[in-house]
Amino acid sequence: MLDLKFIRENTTIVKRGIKAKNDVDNVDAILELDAQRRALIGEGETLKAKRNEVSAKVGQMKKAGEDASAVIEEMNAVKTRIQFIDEELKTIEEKLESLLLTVPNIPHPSVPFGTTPDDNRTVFEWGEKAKGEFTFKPHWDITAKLGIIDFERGAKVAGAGFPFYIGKGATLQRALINFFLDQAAEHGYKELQAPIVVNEESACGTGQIPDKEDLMYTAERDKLFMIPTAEVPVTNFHRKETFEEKELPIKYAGYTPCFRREAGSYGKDVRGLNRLHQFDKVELVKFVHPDTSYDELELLRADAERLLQLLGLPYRVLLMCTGDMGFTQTKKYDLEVWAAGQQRWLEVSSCSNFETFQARRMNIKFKVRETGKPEFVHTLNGSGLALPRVVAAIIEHYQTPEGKVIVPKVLHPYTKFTVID
RNA sequence: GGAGAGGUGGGUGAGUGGCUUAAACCAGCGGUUUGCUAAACCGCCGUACGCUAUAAAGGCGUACCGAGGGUUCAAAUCCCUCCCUCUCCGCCA
Repeated sequence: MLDLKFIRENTTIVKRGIKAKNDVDNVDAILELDAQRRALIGEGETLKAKRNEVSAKVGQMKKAGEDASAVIEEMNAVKTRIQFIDEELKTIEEKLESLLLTVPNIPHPSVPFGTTPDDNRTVFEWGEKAKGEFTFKPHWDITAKLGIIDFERGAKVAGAGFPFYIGKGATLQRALINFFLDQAAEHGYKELQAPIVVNEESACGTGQIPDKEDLMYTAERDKLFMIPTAEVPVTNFHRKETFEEKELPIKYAGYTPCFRREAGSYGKDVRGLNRLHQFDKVELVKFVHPDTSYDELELLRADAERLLQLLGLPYRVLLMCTGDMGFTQTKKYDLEVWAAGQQRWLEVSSCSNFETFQARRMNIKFKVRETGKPEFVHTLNGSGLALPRVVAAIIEHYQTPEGKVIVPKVLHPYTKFTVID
């Protein structure tokens, strides 16, 4: 969320940002409630100051053996008024809080203005799309023939979008996870194994609730949410904590399964591995100094890109426009890998800067070295990478005319085999 | 899941209704002394919000002793609910 004071003092900027993101503008209502709130605080605190003063006097009088009943009587009226004000204030602050949660993060000036995915800007392309003297098949044909992924049995056991990975298919998954984690460790990310369920406060901290509850599976009885991404537990790892400035930047890599309900999706978008309810992902998370967060975003993007380069998979990088980048980000890159069999781009990573938006909700700060005063950190995260679509791209890119799949060289130490057949 | 004991500032830890402005010590920061280090001594040493003021600072007030309610003129202190930690029991990969 944004700082109320910031909204108060930079109303124009905030309103412009909301418009650019195509979100609902509640700023006027917020400012109105803020004015009411401050008036009540003023009156309430004056009365409380009086109460404190008189109460001290009552203590002295009683000790001196004097009769304090007149003063106590007078304070009863004050007490009633204070109770009334506190209740009013509570109502207003609840309203204010829920409205503040509807204000999106303000896009960075370097982000192109736009309303649809067509307005996203392709900023980089790498690699050559696979070519050959045969027709490249989509991965679901190949995995079926090789028997390495079983969607039907997955549907029987859990539901659509919960596949089984079998034999070399399962090993390939494990190889990719280890490869991604090793690469992250090599570039300074500390590995974190996180809970795959979180409580309400954590889900709110990273912005999944309120508003996006439908994204997540819940464990109703224990009020837990299945995580849609490791971003949630890993970022909340440091909720309500204050770092020393010299500790920054702090970098984590976490592998977890991710669970997404994906309500309402259909068609070819969800075919095969393109969209699953459960999938594996290595997530990269950073806590950084505000001065460096946009440099750190570029580094994060490079860390994610390197993985695709090492795997030899052609990809492109999109800078998301204001309207297509989501509620909590100020700037976001998407990495899309080329799926040779489907002849389309598949998103495999999303690298974002949240500035103080998440840090404020979670109260994550650092102490400024010179002054010793706490300030909010900037948080960033990016997939490094999401597995299913990478698997899809590997299978489609490295398929042979006979329907086998050549394993990329960097994975050989992990798979211990070079061909899937 | 059951029984018991706990949760106080960065840390240790005192405080069972008003004399608390949360003691004391440690750590940290600044200073004095000193050839250096150390010691000693002195001072500072939380966060949020509101009002006020400014070039920057500051000043006044309110709240915060695990969280949320309640009792009271007045709550770290009494009552209720919840969370967490520790010990023991049960269950368990």
